[in-house]
Amino acid sequence: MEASDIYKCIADPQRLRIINLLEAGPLCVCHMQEILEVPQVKMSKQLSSMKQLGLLEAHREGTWMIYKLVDPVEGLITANLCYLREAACAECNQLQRDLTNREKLILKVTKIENDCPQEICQQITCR
Amino acid sequence: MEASDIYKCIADPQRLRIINLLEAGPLCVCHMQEILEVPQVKMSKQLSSMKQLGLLEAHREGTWMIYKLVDPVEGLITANLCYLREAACAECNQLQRDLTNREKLILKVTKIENDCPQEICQQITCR
DNA sequence: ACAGTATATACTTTATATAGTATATATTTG
DNA sequence: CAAATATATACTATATAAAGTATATACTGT
Repeated sequence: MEASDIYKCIADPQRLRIINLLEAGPLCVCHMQEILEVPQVKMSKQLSSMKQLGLLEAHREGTWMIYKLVDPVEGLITANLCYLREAACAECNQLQRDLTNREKLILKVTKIENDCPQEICQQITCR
Repeated sequence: MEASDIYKCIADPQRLRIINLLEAGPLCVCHMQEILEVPQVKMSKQLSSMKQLGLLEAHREGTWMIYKLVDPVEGLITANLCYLREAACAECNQLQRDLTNREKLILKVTKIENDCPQEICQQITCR
């Protein structure tokens, strides 16, 4: 994977937000959809392009598809997330808010609905 | 300037190479053209887009236009260059080679031809 | 004023990426 | 096996970016 591929990927704010979320732990499509407030098609297509690029991997659990960053995470990704989470710009603030919303959502689906993949429910405190 | 603008910019290998060169010191268009081996139009258009974005600034010296990174350089740019210069990928190696070629070129135009803007000639050892 | 050099711009063509709508697939549950 | 849910894909439309060719501008030296 060349650096330019990674930059092309994170040059899209929505894709950057996805990576930011997944860096905190795996999530299924519908949850990312809810946090980022995007239509299902768009989410699915973005995830699939990032998977094809080799940044993400996915596995099925029932009807859910659970996505996560590949391990080990690309160093360039880590370095940039690390920088952006500290920085002050509209996009950077959004990344922080997304992480908060992620925790809220996991808490909600775990406690109230109880219909969430184990793998995801169990990482409430994760970060 | 948003992060995504910067990523869009450096997602193009050629533009990344330009930034890498300029981080070592100002250069005029023809010299970058020679180092990167690209047609004049392309170089000029890329520089102009980066200037418009607010990453570069330029001033005229005779018939030359001298470009440099704005001061202070965007932190995100610095962080990424720093990372890439250490990293191992085709693009990263190219960045190293470009810096070497930059020094060679400056040495050449300074010593032999003697038709190079002062500002540039005098930075042979710069880095 | 003219020729030469360095750089920029306008315009056209071509490629690439994004968005939207509809439909398909996979899995679970009754 | 039908209905419901979650996700993916095909196809089309639209926007954005890149590349190429020709021409323009700005400056220098004669």
